[in-house]
Amino acid sequence: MTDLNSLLSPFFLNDKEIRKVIELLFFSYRDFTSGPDKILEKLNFGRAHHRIIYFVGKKNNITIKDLLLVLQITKQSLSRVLNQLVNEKFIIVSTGIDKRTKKLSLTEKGKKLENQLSTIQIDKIKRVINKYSEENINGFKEILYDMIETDNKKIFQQIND
Amino acid sequence: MTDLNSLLSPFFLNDKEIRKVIELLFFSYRDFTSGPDKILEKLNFGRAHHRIIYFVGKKNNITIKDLLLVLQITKQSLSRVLNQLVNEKFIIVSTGIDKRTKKLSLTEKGKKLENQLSTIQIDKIKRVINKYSEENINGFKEILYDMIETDNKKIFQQIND
DNA sequence: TAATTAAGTCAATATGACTGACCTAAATAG
DNA sequence: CTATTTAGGTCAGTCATATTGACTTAATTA
Repeated sequence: MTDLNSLLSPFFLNDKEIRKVIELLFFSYRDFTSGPDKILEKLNFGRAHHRIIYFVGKKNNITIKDLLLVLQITKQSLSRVLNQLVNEKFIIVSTGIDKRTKKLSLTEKGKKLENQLSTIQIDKIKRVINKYSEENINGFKEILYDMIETDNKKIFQQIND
Repeated sequence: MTDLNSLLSPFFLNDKEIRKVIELLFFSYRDFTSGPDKILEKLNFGRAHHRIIYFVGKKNNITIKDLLLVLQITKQSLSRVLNQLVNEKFIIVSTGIDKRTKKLSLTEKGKKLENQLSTIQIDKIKRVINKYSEENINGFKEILYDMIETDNKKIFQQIND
């Protein structure tokens, strides 16, 4: 079955080549997160803290509800990590017009950390994609985008509106 | 600073666009692993089990040492998960020519699960990249490859020798 | 023979996630 | 204006994945 598919599929679409893509995703994603991880470790923070800082930085005054929508974790999970960030003054909380809601934003300290973490990843991506054509880079982004599930595509669009 | 960079950089290289790439990687990777996760959950397994099954399937008769090299976790971490897979007969262990080493391979039961899990991810990738040119797909793979750290590039090559 | 290597184990700990139950306060719908 | 829904919080218990550190055994190699 696999043999027949290999014969019928173009080289870049046979199972063996597709498996390489699985591995490339695994290896590249791991190395992509390892840079920030080292800085976070010194602050006794983890990847969860990074994600919160990233998305609060991205969407200033984001509510808890919307942050949960992006992160797709439970509020109990968010709670511990977010409270640490608030207690240590990386994030500041204010009340929304709808007084049930809370708005999260980065403090100066938080912005500084956000910048430090993002710079590592931004520089890495820049270094890599510099070598490629606009055509290739757009293809890269489009393929990644297509790999996102429909509902999450909407969330991606929302945070980039 | 960022403003100036934005003006000087081509559109696809400015920080705002690079941040989208960060998000695309986050969202796509999460959705990429979510399919197998659902199947693993029924077996009371996690992503760690998946990775072991994947790489043992990829490199038949891999030793513990080499598996640790690929996974980059401690042997104590590997131990618990691997023992579960061995106890539940997804993986079989034999002794190497060097009698200090152990060789891991998938049982029929293990191959079946490996296939079930990989098929989800292979099909997803196929569905997505079908729409793209060979040029774009090769670009996609090359960019991912370039994002891997030097030492890990070697490991990627080793498992694909 | 001594040193190194491969593998395993015991113990303690951290992080990030979960479910379930329950609460308060504010907004909104009937 | 009451009833319901929504946003957020909290307590308790659990699980999965990972860590460090210390130590052991057996086999290989220098």
